[in-house]
Amino acid sequence: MASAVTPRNEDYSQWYLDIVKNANLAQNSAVRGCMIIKPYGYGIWERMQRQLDDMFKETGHQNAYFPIFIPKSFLSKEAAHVEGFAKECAVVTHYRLMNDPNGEGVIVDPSAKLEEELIVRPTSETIIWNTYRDWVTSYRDLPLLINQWANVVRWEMRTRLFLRTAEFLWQEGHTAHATEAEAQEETLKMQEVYATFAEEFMAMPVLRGVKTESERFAGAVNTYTIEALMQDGKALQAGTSHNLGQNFAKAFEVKFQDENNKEQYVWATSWGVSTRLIGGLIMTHSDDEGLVLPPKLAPIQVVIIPIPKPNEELDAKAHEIMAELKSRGIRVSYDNDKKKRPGFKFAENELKGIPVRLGLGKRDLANGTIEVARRDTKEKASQPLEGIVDHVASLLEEIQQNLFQTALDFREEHSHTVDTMEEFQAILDQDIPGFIYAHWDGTAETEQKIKELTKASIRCIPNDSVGEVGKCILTGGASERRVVFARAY
RNA sequence: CGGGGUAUAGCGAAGUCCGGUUAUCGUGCCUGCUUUGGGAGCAGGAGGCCCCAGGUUCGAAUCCUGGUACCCCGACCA
Repeated sequence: MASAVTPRNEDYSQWYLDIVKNANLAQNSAVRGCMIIKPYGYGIWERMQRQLDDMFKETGHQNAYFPIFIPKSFLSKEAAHVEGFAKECAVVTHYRLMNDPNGEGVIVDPSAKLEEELIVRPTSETIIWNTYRDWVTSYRDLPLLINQWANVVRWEMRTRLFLRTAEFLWQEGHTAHATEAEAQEETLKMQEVYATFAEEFMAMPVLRGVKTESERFAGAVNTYTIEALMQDGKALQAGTSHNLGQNFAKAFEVKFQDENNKEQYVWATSWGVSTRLIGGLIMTHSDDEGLVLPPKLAPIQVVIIPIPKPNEELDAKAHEIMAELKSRGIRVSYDNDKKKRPGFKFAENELKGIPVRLGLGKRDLANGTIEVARRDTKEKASQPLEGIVDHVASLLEEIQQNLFQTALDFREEHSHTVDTMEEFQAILDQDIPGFIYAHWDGTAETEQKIKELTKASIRCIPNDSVGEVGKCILTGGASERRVVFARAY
């Protein structure tokens, strides 16, 4: 049933598709560019959601929900915003169907044309700021800290499961503040929440940085990003946090009276991560045997396999171990399928990325042992049943740590510092190019030119970058610090 | 939107150039028996609008015309 995946070094894109398909994460749908997230894939998303939601709550945010439809006129109120999204919007023009008078099937009822067409949200800034106008009148109403979990639609030309789809699931935070400084603080705070989530839960190291003007969110003053490096040496923008300044407040007339009875526009932020994170998770840890999941996000952390097949004795012991593991909060399942052989189950559970496998056979019952196999290193060892729960609990932590460390080492190995275009190109010509730290003269023209020449873009200007005077690799113009280039998803 | 390609069983393919019995193979699926500490073996079985519409022909998966969908490469993007 579970067929092997294409090796990574043979065809990385195909490997990715094989993982998504064979690990039962998602599939293409009847609707072009839209994906069906299958239960196992959705289980990972649910764990991400739960954790992020807790982190949002801890930082003072509340959830709310705004409509999927946005009046067309709203979108055009912020000039940069409409320019950024206009080319990829789905538009609702009618509200009724009718039977086709000269044939079978149904047609759009031409008499049911909407007076004002509705846009399917590509993001919700406009409808939210149109609402915030009514919610905010006094400095006492601020800050307004709202998040929503939703789907959005961006009509993409070329799609890839999880990484880029026409419809995707995400969360979008939208906050309003009394001062510029507060908005900036919020923007950075949420970038750090995302970075913490990526590193501690996804075990995916990220660079924290700010986008250049041309890579900025449409309508933002500044866009902060977390950038991860995938196994094929391409960068993935994994989350963004925007300081929107007063752009949307002005466009939607969102004003408040301050303590001095003076009327002011509010300061705004927005921030989001999406199901794209699942793509990042796959491309950070998985191998040629299949998916590799960090224990903190794995829907199932431990699987117990009876060897060679279930029987009363093995079932009883397995249930005893399961109960103990569960009482420690470990998510465990028992693979008691009688039709499949152990070897098949091993391969199948590896494909699904389950972090720890426990093999329990008659030999083990006799010896008071159990076979413990870890997914990340594929090591297996016989362990005494006595104290197995403690052993598994600490092994899960160790795996979580190891995945992060391995990914971090990989990123360090594939981060380069160069000073000339020749060196720059040489790095990009490698099989696994990675991040390139180089000087840039700060102009959009140079950035564009480099992108055209090399297909590498500026991923970010790292938050922690130290000032270092240098010369732009393309123009030789003055530069005050290195920026990070990479080919990107 | 430009350039190229593909469409046959759940999935992957052969057959199409050169029209001709009942459309073939692998895999998966169902049943039974034997197996079982790393993806089992044998036997039997089910499963098809050969993308859609029209045309040529005694006869079309195959030839012709028109459509649709999907994939790859560019431009655009979380």
